[in-house]
Order: sequence, then structure tokens, then C-alpha cells
Amino acid sequence: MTASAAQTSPRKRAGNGAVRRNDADEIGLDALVGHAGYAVRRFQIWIFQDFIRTLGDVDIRPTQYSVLTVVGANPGLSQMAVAKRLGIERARLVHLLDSLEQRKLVKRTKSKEDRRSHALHLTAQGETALAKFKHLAAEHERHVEARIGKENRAHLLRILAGFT
Amino acid sequence: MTASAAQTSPRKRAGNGAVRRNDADEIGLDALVGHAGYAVRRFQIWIFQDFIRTLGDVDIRPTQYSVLTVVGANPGLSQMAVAKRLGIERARLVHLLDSLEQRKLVKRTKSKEDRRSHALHLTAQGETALAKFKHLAAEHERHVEARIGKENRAHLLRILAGFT
DNA sequence: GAAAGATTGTTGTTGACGACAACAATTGTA
DNA sequence: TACAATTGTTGTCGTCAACAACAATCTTTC
Repeated sequence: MTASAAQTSPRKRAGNGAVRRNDADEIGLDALVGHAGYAVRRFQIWIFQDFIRTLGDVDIRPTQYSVLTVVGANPGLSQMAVAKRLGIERARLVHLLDSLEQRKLVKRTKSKEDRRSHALHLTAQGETALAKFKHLAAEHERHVEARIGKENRAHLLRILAGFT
Repeated sequence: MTASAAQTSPRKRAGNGAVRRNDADEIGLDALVGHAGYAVRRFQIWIFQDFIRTLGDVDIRPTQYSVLTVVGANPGLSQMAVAKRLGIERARLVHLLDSLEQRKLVKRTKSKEDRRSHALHLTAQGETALAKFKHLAAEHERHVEARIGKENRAHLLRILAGFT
């Protein structure tokens, strides 16, 4: 995909330079097709919407889910460690944890090793809730498979493994 | 990747339940690895940051670039048509076009066919600017190739072609 | 042809999210 | 002991998606 300039291929025009269209779906994307970022963005929007819808009953968004799984798999982690691992800013994580703590899914306890930091743990309620979330997330993942194909999804994960 | 519940595999714990870590990079993601959405989100963040950096000198963000290319390839389009094609809300497109019009890259002209709508065109300045943007975008695309591999990028585009 | 409904662009609000800056408490270091 | 760095927190700013409401303008229906 060389980005040669101005490869515009306009359709039939009306006298005033406007394009006549009966079907709005026949609008060309031109150089946009061939840009990985565009395809990835559209796919990411779709996949997040499906995740949010699938986990809608339990009211868990992707970022919340990522925090819960990491804390669940690594109990005692500090906020700084979680933020760094997930690529979340620590200021943002504060609000996320406020919400999760209000819902009794996570608890902050003062670390005795470093009294600046908080050790993060799932509550008992958080553990059982996370188990349910994981089942729903697996259902969402099956939606992805249904959309792009089982082997394509596997290949995608392999290609993007370096970004996790 | 079956999402059986609570496959937590915590590391060595201290007495208070906190996890000792010297290296912060050895934090497990547990169920997050294997979720397409997580990998895609991280990749999308990376790719957008590179796009923004690569086109930083000309101050063009991915969404602005997508609008310019679509208008450039389909002159005379209405705002509604552009919004629908790109998956942008028409309310959002208003501000995007305000900015692009202030920079003299795009102009809105009243459509004579439908006086509710605006026909969108690139200005002469917009045409030449877009050509430059496309060169920079191609450079960004080469960064993607360097990061994930040429054939992986091609495969990615094929897998996600249905979302463009 | 007139009334009712739908569409287009616009303005505004809300909430999730990333980027930054400042601050107190605490730790590490010179 | 003084100085620098880290951690959690609060706050601001800008981007972005999702809605809702509105006037102007089509489109449909009677």
C-alpha cells in the first residue's frame, strides 16, 4: 500500500460537484483501506461493545475486568504495580478501585512493608463474582470467534502477543 | 482458551498475604492472556500513539486523517454519510469539521439537492496537505511492519477486513 | 395540498479514558 | 540529617462515544 498522493476516484457527479448516491454503502475509503490502525480501531470498537453488552448484566467494563483478573491472579499487589502492568495511569486506577471497593469486590489494605502503598486483594465476594465474570467473558470470546473465525482469532492473539 | 473459573496462580506470598516481587515484570495476567479484546486494545493504543507521533509535525490525528481521506475520495458527501461510513457520531463530526474547516482543509457548501445537508469538499490547500499526510501515514505503516512483521500485518488486515 | 413524521446539522450533557501537574506521606540515599 | 524519589490522591484538561433536544428541511400520508 504505497501512499501515492491524491488517488481520488470520485463517482458520478452532479452539476454542482456533489456525488449522487442511492446506496450509502458504496462510499470508498480510498487510502484508509490498507491502514492497520483503521481496521484495528474499528475492530476494537466492535469487540468492546460486545464485551460491554455481554457483561452488561453484571455491569463490568473491560478495564474493570482487567483490574479484577490481575488482582485476582496476583493478590497483594500495589496500585502502582497494577497500573504499570496494565498500562493504566495510577491516577485513573484510583477511581477504578474506588468503584470496585464500593461494590465490595476489592479491598485496599495498608502494606506493612511500604506504608505508602496499598496491598490489593479480592474480597470473598469478589472471588466468586470474578468467576462469574470469567464465564461471561468466555461467552464474549466465543462471539469473537463467531465473527472472525476460530483460527483467525488464534492467529490474531499470536500476532499481538507482544503487546500484552 | 476455556475460561474456567478462578484459575488463580498466585506467587510466593509473604506472611501478610502480600506478594514479594523484585521484578515488576513478572506479574501474571492470568485470564487476560487469551482475551482478544485485551491484546487488540493494547495494540490499538500503541498504533495510535505511533500515528500521532509520526504525524505530529502536521498535527493530524487518526480520526481527522480518516475524515480527510474519505472526503478526498468522495467529494460532495454529506456529513451524515461520512459519519455513517466512518462510524463517527454526527455530533462528533461537527466539531471535527469545525477544526478542519478553520484550518482551510475542508469546506462545507450548502447542498442544492437537500438544503438540510452540507456537501463536503477538500480545499485546494486540503488536497496538497492530504498528499503529504498520506506520505507520513505510509511511514507510520512501515513502523507497524517493523513492529509485528510484514506478513503479520498483511494477515491482520485480511482478518479484520470485514470491519472497515 | 396540508398535516404528520423522518432526517440533517447543531448544541449541549454525561461518562469513560489518557495525560499532566501538584501535594502529603513515606521511603531511599547521599 | 538533608535531599531526592516513590505512592496514593486530588484536580484539571482534552479526546471520544452515547444521548437528548432543537430548528430547518425533506418525505410520506391522508
